[in-house]
Amino acid sequence: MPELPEVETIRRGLAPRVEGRRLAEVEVLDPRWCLPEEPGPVAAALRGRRVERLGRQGKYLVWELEGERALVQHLRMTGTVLADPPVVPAHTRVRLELDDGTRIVFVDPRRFGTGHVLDGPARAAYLDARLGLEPLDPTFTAGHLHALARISRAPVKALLLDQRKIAGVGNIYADEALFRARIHPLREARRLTRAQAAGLRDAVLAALQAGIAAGGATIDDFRHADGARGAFQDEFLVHRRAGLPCPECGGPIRKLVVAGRGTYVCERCQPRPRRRHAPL
DNA sequence: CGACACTCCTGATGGC
DNA sequence: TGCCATCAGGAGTGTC
Repeated sequence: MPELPEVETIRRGLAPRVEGRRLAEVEVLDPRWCLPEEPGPVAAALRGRRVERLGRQGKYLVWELEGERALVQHLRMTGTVLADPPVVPAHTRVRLELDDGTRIVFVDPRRFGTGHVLDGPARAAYLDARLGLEPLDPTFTAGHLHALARISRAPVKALLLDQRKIAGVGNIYADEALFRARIHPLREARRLTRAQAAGLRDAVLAALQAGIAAGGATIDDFRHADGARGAFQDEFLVHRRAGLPCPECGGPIRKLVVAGRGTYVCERCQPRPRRRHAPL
């Protein structure tokens, strides 16, 4: 499932191939992709435009086109973007052809991925309404994270997964960051100390940077733009490692459900929060 | 406003 | 071996 490091990996692989090129042909094969807009008008709005920059915000891939127009794309669970695949893959939802003949496809078996054409300030308005702190920006400080945590009664994992608070962290990197910070995912966010918030900030950044350095995590569908697999799944410390020994203490990694997500934890390294005393 | 349940979707998985 | 029920989960929506 593409999270920030996976989307960033796609962006880095794709940017040199698309920036400065024109979208010579655009075909939207799955109407669900661009709902509530129709495939025809969406393709027409993209066709002929030059790609000025391929950007990323949170988990969104942002195609900045000439004329203040942007394609804001989200890959959700199973989306991938491939450049010049040897064959048109199954589950291809959109096809692009660039003015140098490069063929780009958006592939998405589960069809959760989306793409929206937004002009001018509508792009920033769309993203600002959905995305909070960008973890790779200098604005992602311990102080800002602590301020967010203090006003939330939710489990800290739910805070990390809330894109309107922190943009780009998904289920994999939330588990990895909480383990690195030695914080239990069920801990109430507002009960984090300042030092824990600082440690968590560093751990989120470290987990994301490790993911980017490894080219993202390929569990099933994710691929680089050239079709290569990521390697970060081989470096998971706890995620999807239930029953295996904790890399730190050797204790058993357990699987829980937190915020409705499969959640992996070493409860020796990440002590379960004490139940607060019931009121008398 | 926050927290939670429900929904979308389809390949993978497990039970019998 | 085949069939079916269940599961996975990011984000939008609806409800309290």
